[in-house]
Amino acid sequence: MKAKSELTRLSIATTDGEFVAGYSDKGLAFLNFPNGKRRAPSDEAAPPQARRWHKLTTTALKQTLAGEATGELPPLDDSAGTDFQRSVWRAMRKIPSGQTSSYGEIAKAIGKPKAVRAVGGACGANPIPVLVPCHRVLAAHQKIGGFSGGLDWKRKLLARERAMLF
DNA sequence: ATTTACAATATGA
DNA sequence: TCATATTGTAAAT
Repeated sequence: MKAKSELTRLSIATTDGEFVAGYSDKGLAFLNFPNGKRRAPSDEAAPPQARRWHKLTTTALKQTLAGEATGELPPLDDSAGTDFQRSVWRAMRKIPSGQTSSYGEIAKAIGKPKAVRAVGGACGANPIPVLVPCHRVLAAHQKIGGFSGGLDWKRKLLARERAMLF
């Protein structure tokens, strides 16, 4: 066993199951939904830095699941993905709790009003659902659209935030 | 390198 | 309602 990639995996227990956060040496690299069964491999050899980030992530995640403001986040390692995608994720993080946006709005916000389709793609490639609130992004006229990991989650999250769906 | 599909939207018929 | 053009990415060929 060698450690080529320095990814630290830590689990987060929530009322909705056990999420798994992954940290690189740059910050939060991904967040996974509960996988159903199988406990997440909690890394006991986590570097102190990762533990600090993990605490922020845990708090932010629970707050978001409870329908509160997401709050403070650790640095996100969005080094994967293109500049375009980073712009999209950044724009999405500005959406306040209980508020919904649309793919068109995001596209416009990053200066490419016609790239709505591309925005959808970037959302699908988003490694950090919930904290980057892709669930708050609806299609035009507030249709639900899709969601990676299941529409079920999207509806649940929106219901908790009491987002206005009409 | 070209085609196709995506979590879209607007426009034209 | 359906066909099409558009814009960025990824996957398939």
